[in-house]
Amino acid sequence: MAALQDFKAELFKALGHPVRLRILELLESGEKTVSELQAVLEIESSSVSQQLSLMRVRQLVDARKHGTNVFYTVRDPSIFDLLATARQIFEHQLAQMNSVLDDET
Amino acid sequence: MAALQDFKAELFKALGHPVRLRILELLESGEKTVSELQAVLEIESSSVSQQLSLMRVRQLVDARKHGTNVFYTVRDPSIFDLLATARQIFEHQLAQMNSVLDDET
DNA sequence: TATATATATTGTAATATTTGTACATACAGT
DNA sequence: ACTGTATGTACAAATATTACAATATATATA
Repeated sequence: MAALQDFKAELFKALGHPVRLRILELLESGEKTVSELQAVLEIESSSVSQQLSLMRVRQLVDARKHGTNVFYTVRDPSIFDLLATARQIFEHQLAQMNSVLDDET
Repeated sequence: MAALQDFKAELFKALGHPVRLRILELLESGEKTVSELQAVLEIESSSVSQQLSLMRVRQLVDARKHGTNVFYTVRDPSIFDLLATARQIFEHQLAQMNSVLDDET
């Protein structure tokens, strides 16, 4: 089904940005406000808002407003599985590069 | 570590395209030549080559040349875990949309 | 050698994404 | 109502990606 393909492509595209990845990882330990995120990321707060906005549209995160703050959470924890698997793939590549180097004695 | 972040971002970016996703899924059942892929995908063979080239650079696939054919394989099967998890997230969203609709009796 | 087939590369126009800046809105405290 | 803080949106310039067409390379075979 093409809808699934396109969904996946949009999902991975949404993950394909270092700042958005950082945000998602920060949200792994629980909900955060924009300011909290901004403090760690050290980029313009409007940029943080922009990335969050994109992730809201793609349904990666939920926003909860309380007073003047907005708390963000990751909507589907399976997202963290993706991040964990990506890390594994990174480690596989490192391991493989090392073994290639070892062979070149 | 920023290297890991950037790796992940590049990985997800590489996955963020419907044609590349289709190719990876076709490769799940074993190695394929460019022509075989092209026949299924029904796009210009040069476009298939381009996408494969990108995935070669990002180390997602390996190429094996035999005669005039080039056989492609997925380098790290964990890639398929990513695809499977993405499908799960899709299904979660569908399920959630349906339950929202059901509530609106 | 000439030709056909498979694959790769390059140029390029159309399109999409990213980033910064400026502005807008919402709410809390005074 | 006024001010400050938190967040969001709009726009434009810079950059990146895509998709197609044209060209190039490599290999097999006549």
